[in-house]
Amino acid sequence: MRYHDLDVINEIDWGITVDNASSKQGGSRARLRDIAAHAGVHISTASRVLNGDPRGEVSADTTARVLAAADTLQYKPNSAARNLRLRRAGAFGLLIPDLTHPTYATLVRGALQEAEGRGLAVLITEVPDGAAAIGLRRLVDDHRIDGLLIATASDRSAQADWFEGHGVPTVYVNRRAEGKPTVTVDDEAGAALALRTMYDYGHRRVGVISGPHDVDTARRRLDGFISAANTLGIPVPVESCGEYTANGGASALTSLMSDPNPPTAIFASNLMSGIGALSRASAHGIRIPDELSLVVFDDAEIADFTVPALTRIKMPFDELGALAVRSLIEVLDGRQARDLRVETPPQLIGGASLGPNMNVGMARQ
Amino acid sequence: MRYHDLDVINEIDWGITVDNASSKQGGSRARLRDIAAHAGVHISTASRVLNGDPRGEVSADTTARVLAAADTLQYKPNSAARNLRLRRAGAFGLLIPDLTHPTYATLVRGALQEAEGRGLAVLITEVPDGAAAIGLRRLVDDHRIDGLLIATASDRSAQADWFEGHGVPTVYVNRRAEGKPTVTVDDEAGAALALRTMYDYGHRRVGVISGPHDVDTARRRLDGFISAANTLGIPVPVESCGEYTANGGASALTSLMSDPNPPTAIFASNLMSGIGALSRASAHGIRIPDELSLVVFDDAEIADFTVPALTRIKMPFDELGALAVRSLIEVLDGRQARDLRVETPPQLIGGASLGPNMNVGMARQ
DNA sequence: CTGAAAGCGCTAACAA
DNA sequence: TTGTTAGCGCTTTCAG
Repeated sequence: MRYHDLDVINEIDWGITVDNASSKQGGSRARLRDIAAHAGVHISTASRVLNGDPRGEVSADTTARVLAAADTLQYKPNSAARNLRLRRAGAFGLLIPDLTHPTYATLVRGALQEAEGRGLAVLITEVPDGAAAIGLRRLVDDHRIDGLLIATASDRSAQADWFEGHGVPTVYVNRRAEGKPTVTVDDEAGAALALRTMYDYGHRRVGVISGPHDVDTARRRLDGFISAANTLGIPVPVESCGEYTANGGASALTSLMSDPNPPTAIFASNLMSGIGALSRASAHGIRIPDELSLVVFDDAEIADFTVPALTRIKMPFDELGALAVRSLIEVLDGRQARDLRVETPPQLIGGASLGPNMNVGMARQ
Repeated sequence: MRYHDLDVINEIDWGITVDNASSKQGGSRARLRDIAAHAGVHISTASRVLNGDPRGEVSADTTARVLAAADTLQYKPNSAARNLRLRRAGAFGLLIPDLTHPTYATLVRGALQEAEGRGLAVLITEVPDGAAAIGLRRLVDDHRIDGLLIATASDRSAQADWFEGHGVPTVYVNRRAEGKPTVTVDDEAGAALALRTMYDYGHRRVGVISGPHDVDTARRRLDGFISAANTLGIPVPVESCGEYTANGGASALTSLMSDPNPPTAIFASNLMSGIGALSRASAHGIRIPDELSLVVFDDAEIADFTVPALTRIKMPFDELGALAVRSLIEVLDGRQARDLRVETPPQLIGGASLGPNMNVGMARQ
């Protein structure tokens, strides 16, 4: 009797009036059978033309009639029936650690748009790092998803094994994973851009607030930053590792700046770290950018409204989400697409937290 | 041949080995038929016990056998089949204007959790205010959702009419709507709490940055704020209306502070407005909280890391999302639940942007 | 109290 | 080129 357990939609008029479904509001419930009847063909023929006949050609005449009927009756296939027959769900799961984080929200947005364009649904599940993905397991158990996009930061955890054990096709998003299909942005290039920009502003003694070393993106950003420093022949950046949180960034800033010979510019390899670092700099009375420059990895609307506005590296996370969907489709198609990368280059967004190195005397180190 | 159009999951072993599904990894594909066989009963009997028999009682003995079989074989119903038979989707649509906005993200989180606990899926669709909800229409057309949660800020638009015309059961979230089921938080109480807190700090001349007057929450927050001022017998707050964006908040702050006799405390009725206002105050050289106090409606992690940290009113948006799901279930059950409100009271989160009124001489106005 | 049978709406062999 | 048939996995009358 209740929706949760039983059929409830019987409020809606399911009785089909074959001919005027388009004019009836609340209608549009034409089934394949109806359009077949309307076109004067068998239901299977109708199915064939609507699906783009696989082998046998359908005559132009009947094709036209069926199409016209489908159009008139506003035919829309019932996905439950279709999916049941096709033994699939027509949906992907997307696992992210934190919905409120602008980066993940952007990634979700990209995935949603790409999937929508292909008639696929995306079932988002938020699972904090370290927590068990109960809800997602249920989606698998219920046959509600055909595959899974895993976008959690930390390295493959026990929950990933569960999905693997259950044969769920999986693509790892925003991180590499041994022997699994992955999609990433060019973290190294983003970090390198940050360093080069600092260099152009005259900074030679630079620091980096990195993330946990078991987080793949953290490693790659750090690598890119250090490599770029090596390339330009400036001293190895001092590093302080913190959680990818505002508090982590704040502590790391304190740590870096307590050096007797502190950096003149710091790269925060994560948005929240950067915000935390900025806040802490203010608490220390460090003027930005006069005494210290700050560049952060990643972008969000709020970064324009911190004081000062953050200079930042924008990465194409929306495209990453879209690519992830395409990649999973490939996997489901049996192709082995692995280690894809979004080619769109990182973008420097000018704020006011990066300024010229005032300490010119030391610039030549 | 391709996933998007055809069956692809045939990589997976669909052949059932009735007895050892539990031990086979990648298995757990037991169907109802299998557990019926295992329990030595007819498939319909198995269905009855698993669904909690509607009328006819099932003997304790068979019930036990079926349950045991289901447990052994790790039976999980196929939702596509179930939904097809039940003529429903087992999923809700959730329409929000902006995924990256922390408030909506929190709302989504609440909805997701509530739905998960009930075995329902939530299909999130992001539709910027004023845009057409193409993707969502498709979900309806494809019979992928049983109902819709609309959480866009602006008043009912053309797209809402489309869904209504198509008989999609709808609940409006975070706003009132004429004659439709709605769920809201106590915006008035939140705004009133802001005002009373300012009052307690000695402020008498207060201002409010409100939102567009065609946005329901903006109206209610403004009402709550003004009513509270009336109750306490202080002058009517000066209002500046802005978009619910950082830029809107910034302009509104400039406008309020250009008054010859400016307020000593300002209430920003939206998080982004508050962030914009804070930024602009800094640009004007207005020291917060020494020269001007600021309280913002709504909460987010970053508010702790602005400079100074924002004093703010936290509203239970996660509970709002959960309530929305429950409300839609009610509607689908035929009950007419309307204008529900989350009872959890607003919460004051102390930051550093609210301070005592230094302008004591004027406090008694 | 349980079995038999029909069918949700759709697709895909196999025939004709 | 098109029609016939079977069936995806499940629920639910209707008999017995």
